[in-house]
Amino acid sequence: MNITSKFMRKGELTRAAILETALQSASRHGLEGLTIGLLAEQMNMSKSGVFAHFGSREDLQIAVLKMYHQLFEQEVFYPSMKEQRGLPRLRSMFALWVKRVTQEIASGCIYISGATEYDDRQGPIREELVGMVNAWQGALLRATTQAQQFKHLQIDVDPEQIVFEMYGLILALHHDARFLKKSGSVNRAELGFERMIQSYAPVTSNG
Amino acid sequence: MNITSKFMRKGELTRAAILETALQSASRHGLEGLTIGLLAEQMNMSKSGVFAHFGSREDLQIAVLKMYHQLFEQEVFYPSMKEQRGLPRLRSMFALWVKRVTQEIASGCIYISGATEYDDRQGPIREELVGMVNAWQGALLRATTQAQQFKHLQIDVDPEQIVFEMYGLILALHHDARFLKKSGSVNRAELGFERMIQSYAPVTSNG
DNA sequence: TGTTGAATAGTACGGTCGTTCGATTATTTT
DNA sequence: AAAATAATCGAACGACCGTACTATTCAACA
Repeated sequence: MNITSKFMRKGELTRAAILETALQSASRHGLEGLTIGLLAEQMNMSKSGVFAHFGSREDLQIAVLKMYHQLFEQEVFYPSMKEQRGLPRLRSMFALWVKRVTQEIASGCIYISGATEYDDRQGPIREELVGMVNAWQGALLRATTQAQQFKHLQIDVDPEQIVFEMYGLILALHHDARFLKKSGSVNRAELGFERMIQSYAPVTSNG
Repeated sequence: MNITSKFMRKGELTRAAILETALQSASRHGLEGLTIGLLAEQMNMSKSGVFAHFGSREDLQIAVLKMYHQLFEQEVFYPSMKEQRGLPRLRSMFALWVKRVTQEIASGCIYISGATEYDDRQGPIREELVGMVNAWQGALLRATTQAQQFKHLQIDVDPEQIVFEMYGLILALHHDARFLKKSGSVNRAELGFERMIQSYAPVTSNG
């Protein structure tokens, strides 16, 4: 992802640099753990210097969130859309998702940490976050429905059930790997997905 | 759970009352969102008055955590232990767990929010939390292994895989119900469990 | 190159945090 | 009831927070 370019004005350039650092910080400590003072320290800038690039801390947090979303789309969503509709696409979505979360074991997934940070709070950040997660679950739902239409999966299963279980596997992966520092979680997520797909596969007459 | 008794000295009595309020607060805002000032306000006490009952904020947080653990054991673990070993016990563990998390949709589960709060932080709170979650997963693992020994589940399946998927269902329930405010999540968790049990059920010859 | 506007620094403010300490009030014990 | 002890308060401290202002330095453009 190209964020910067030499044709940018200086301000936009440092703004982009700040955002990148902010993204790392928010991944590690959560969006609520994102602090302008700490950010300024990491950027070798004054607090007010950092602050000036964003109207408020909330705007900074939302900017980080949008950047994270863009990255997620580029790494997981768009590549999967190149796969053919149905189960292949759904498989790709899950595989790339697992791949991304695996990379995030050391840093943390903002969607997941944000879900517990903003489950009770209200405001623009929560709305943004909920919108993004809903968009992703919606994409998973469409892919699942298509897989059913192509008879890759049983037609009489609630597609939301399948999305629910997929999400659960990812959450368990994040939990066991990042919090409990357990090894083998990636394999378990992939295995769980395969078993789920298999148990929702349409029954064939020729065994 | 009887926390107080009229034979306690006054100090222990208010300490217990503070802890109960602290538990509610920590459930809603996370252990890191637990604040002595807010707690004092809710208790109609001075900050220092509240503080005096605990050596430090960290000790307060750990006390809350231990109280939460005790409650969890009493509502989920112990009742399940009265069920017969094997699948019945495992079923009960999951069912009561779901029941408890369902009650916590409005308030929040400290194990789950704590997992994202302390996945990177180190210190006594993290250790306490990890220990408790590991203890619960260990109990699930034992129950699963017994279910395999009794031939209620396939013997050649990694029992940790089953625990992993159970945990995923609970995490998805918490996520979708509490964060996304989705209805029907409880049913999906239960349905997912049943499907999982069925897909891990031993193959019978008189199918 | 000089001028203009953007970018950054510096300082200060009010707020909340956990914590300390001495004074004061309540409770328990003698 | 008096003495001893426990419980609570009130004020203050230093640290950090987001934010608002003004001053200064730098980059962009004529």
